[in-house]
Parts: sequence; C-alpha cells; structure tokens
Amino acid sequence: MARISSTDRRSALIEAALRVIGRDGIAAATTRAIVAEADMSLASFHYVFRSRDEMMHALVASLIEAQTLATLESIAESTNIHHALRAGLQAYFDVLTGNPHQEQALIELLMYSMRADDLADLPQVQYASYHRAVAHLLVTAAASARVEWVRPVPDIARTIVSITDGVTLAWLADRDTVASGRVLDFAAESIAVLARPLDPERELTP
Amino acid sequence: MARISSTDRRSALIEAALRVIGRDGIAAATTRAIVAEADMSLASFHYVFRSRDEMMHALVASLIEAQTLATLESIAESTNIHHALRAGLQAYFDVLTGNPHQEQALIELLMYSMRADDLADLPQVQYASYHRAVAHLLVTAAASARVEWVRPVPDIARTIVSITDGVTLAWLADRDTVASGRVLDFAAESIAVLARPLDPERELTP
DNA sequence: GTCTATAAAGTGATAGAC
DNA sequence: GTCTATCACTTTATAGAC
Repeated sequence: MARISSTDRRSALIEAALRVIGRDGIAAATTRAIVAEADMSLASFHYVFRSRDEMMHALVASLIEAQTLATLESIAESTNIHHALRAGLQAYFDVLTGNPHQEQALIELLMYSMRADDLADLPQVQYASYHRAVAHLLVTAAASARVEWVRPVPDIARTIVSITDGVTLAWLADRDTVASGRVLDFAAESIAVLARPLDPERELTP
Repeated sequence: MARISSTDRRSALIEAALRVIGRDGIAAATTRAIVAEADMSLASFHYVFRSRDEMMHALVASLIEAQTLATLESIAESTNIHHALRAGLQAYFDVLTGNPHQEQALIELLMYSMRADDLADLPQVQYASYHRAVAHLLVTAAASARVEWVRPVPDIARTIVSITDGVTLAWLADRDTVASGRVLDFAAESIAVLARPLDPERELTP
C-alpha cells in the first residue's frame, strides 16, 4: 500500500466512520467495519488513533467544527420575513429528507457524547454553536426584510432549533412529510408574528 | 434461588434493562449487565428470552404500551386554554428534568428501533400513539376551556410533540432550564392563538 | 509505514449438573 | 427451574516481520 500521511489517514477514517454510522448505526461502527469502509488494515487504524474512543472523540469534534448550518442560508434572501422563515425551515427539511441517514447519525453521536465522560461537554458546545448560527441568520434576515424582533434573538433562535430537532425526530419515526410540513408552516407563521416592521407605513402596503 | 414465574422474570429483566440503559446507555446494556442489575444468572435470561434481540423487542413494545403521556394530564383542568397549555408543557418538562436518564434512554431506544429490521415499524407506531394521546388532551382541554381549535387537532398535536421533543434534545445537551422554559412559554402562547372562544361574549370579559 | 498474525478481554448463547 | 461452566465468536489492541 502507498504511504499516506497521518492526517490524511485520520480524516479518511473519520469520514468512513461517519458513513458506517449513517448506514448501519453507531453500534455497527466497530474498528473493523470502519477500516473495511476506508479500505485499510486494522493496524493502520491504531497507527493514527490510540483507541476507538479517541477516534470517536475526533469524529464528534470534527462534526461540530463542520456544522455551519449552511442549509438555512436561504433564510436571509427574502424581503418578507414570513417567507424567509418558511424557506429557511424548508431548506433544512429538504436536507433531512434527502439524507436521513446523516441526521440519524448526528443524533446517535449526540446521545453517544452525552454518555462518554470525556465528551460530556461537547453537546453543550454543539448546541451553543447551533443557537449562535441561527441567531446570526435571524439578524441577517430581519435586516433584509426591514423588521426588528420583539423578543430576544437568542430565545427565538433556540425555539427554531428546538422545532427543527423535534420535526426531525418525528419525521425519522413516521416519514410523514406532509404533516411535518404543516408543523413547519405553523412555526414560520408563529415566529413571523415576532417581527415588527421598522417602517410602519410598509405594514399597510403588503 | 427461589422460583420466580416466567412472566415476573420477564418484567424484572425488562425493568433492569431500562435502568441500565438509563444509567450507562444502550451500548452498555449487555446481557451480563442486565442480569447483574436484576440480580439473576445469565442462564435465567435465556430461559425467558430466546435472545437479546427478543428482549429489546419486548422492552420497546412495553414502553409504547406504558406511554400514556400522563404527565400532560394537568392540561385538562384549567378554564384558560393558554394556562392549560403552559401547565401541560411544564408538567412534561418537570418529568424530563427530574429524570433525564429515562428520557435519554427513550431516545436511544427510538434510534435503536429505527436500525433494527424487525423493529423498524415501531417508531411509527410509537409516534402515532404520542400524537393520538396529545390530540385527545387537546380536545379535552378545549372542552374545559370552552374554546374550539381553528386548525386540525392532529396538526396541533404533532406540533406539540415536536416542540417537546426538540426542547428535550436541547435541554439534555445544555441543561439550560431557563432558556427551555422560554421556548415553552412561546409555544404555549402561539398555540393558544389557535383557540377561538365558543361563547363570543366571554372574549370581552377576561 | 504498512502489513499479517495473534493476544487479551468481552459477547451472546448453550450444555448439563442439581 | 436454576445454577455453574463453557463454547463459539467478535471485539479492541498490539507484536513483530517486511
């Protein structure tokens, strides 16, 4: 086998592990399954990772860093805050329905992190990152639509993250896309109510 | 050891398994860990369960049956629909914060069921049960408060389940009780807007 | 650096004594 | 029925040849 740099091997193994977890679940992500997915020998695994736990730690850490929530970016484009919210939620939902295994893997890894002693603080970091990213999108969207939020932005951001998480769990369970869409409809409407126009006269000319 | 009936052993092992999963996670719920928790021998396990998978199946099935969502019962008592909703959500949240391990175990078992071939239909059954239970509570609460819902009750029920699930995941991650409470505040307010008084004059005398 | 081979521990499941 | 002892297998991790 060709010589591969240690860092390349690390990322190749992490990506392989994520694929295995997405396909077969975290319980099936044994070192053997991961090296088979990455087409490496078992010894190569332990050449770059001291243990399976160390690899899982690196996997969770890399996911947090990669989480840019780019799927919600479309929220910032519209001049109508309700439409912007609905479009942003739909963009996330499309990613979920298009790649359910990945979202399932993220939830399994989240639950795994909560159990692992040396990863116990990562869920908190992860959610702080989610909340911050959504809060930033809310501020951007409000500026585009020329509105202001009548509730603290962090509270609205947490609400949005909670709704997307809840919709995700329910959809993964019953795959009812239509019903999930109606929940997102209601969420967008309810949150749009929290936006007050900056130019009062605009309110009268919809 | 005294002779224990087969059915007693079954329930004792299922309860022990739930405790182990709550305490140490589903990955730690080996047959040995479970029989140790139940203070039985390994052979006793296989005397009442053909396999570990069969026990997990029985565990998930018993949880679905036991899920009466009794925690939300307080929703039905108030004559003010907003207060009733907020109290019901708080009742669920109190159960979560008082026993986080159990909710964590339920989510892990949900994700486990999604992966297991012969359990793949259980998540759908489980969520149908959740939605039906909450829908029933919504009807009861509306009758008590003398209001009617201006949206289909199943849609509102699914929204409530999604919100509680999302709040659960976020709270398990960062344990921010105050912020989670504000999400529940907003949820109760938003859903209360969907209730229209049956006696119009009552609206004018709050 | 990368491999094969194997060690050491843990797993689900079973046989057979009582 | 219940137990101890053990099988057959899988897992993580490592040793040592190349």
